[in-house]
Amino acid sequence: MTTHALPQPTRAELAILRVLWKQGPSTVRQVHELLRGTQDKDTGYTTVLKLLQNMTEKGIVQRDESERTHVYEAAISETRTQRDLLRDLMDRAFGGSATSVVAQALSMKRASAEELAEIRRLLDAHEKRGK
Amino acid sequence: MTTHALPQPTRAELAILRVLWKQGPSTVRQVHELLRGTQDKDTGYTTVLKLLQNMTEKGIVQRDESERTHVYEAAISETRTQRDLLRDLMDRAFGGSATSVVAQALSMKRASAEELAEIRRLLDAHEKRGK
DNA sequence: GGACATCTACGACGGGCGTCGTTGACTCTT
DNA sequence: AAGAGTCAACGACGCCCGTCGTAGATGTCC
Repeated sequence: MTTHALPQPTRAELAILRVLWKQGPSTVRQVHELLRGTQDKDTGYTTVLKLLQNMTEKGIVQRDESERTHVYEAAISETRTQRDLLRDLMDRAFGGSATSVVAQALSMKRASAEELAEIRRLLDAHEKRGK
Repeated sequence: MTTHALPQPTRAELAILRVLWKQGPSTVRQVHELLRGTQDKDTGYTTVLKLLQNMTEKGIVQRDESERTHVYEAAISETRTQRDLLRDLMDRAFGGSATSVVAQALSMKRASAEELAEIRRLLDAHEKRGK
């Protein structure tokens, strides 16, 4: 198999990944500035650089160094990462029960009617596919 | 407000909490042994003790020291903890979208027909209540 | 009452994470 | 060509987490 066992992104790394997923390939400076816009926390430039270097080493981002100013790009998909993280939490806190997770997700949000309808649609689609 | 801002349990702490939630008030030894049954990881006795002491300090477990052998009990509810953890992950990885979380939860599990029915039931109940 | 087991308490450490200062290379402007 | 700005690289630090060794107190058994 040997599929993939890329290390889970840490909190700070995930924040950076979210920028890359949204903006596409970016320089350190771009990531740094966009991060400022998103986060309340103020992260230094060199911190972001270091994080991106670490992430490159781990293989969760890819770096283009053809130009002097390097360009970074996410090397793992958002969906896959979400799945891995949710799977992990589900196992650790919900005894592996997807039902419990959904229950909590519903109970927590002032889940808008729109959201509820969307979820129902998902459910239908999923059920049909399964059958 | 001032409700509560108890620190989030760490991974190892959460594993212990799960034992306490399931078994109710327990001694260190009991937790230690039950943990062995659940986990693949082999944790030393003093490690569990230390963890429980830390957790007591943080206020996420409560300790009865009336007897020589202390008895520990979870001080935060399972449901609340699940909610907090899921909320955190939802914000960090799903942009706060409950819908996305549900979508991932569904897509990941070979969600049994039984589970799907249960989820649908939850959805109905939730929708009715909201209306 | 001595030997042994059980339990809590204390302190230490190794690793990882997030943080940043500093340095040296490169580039641009004037 | 000098000075100012930008950038990647490196190393260090403080913190927290999980781990455990060891000590000391308390109980138990012959």
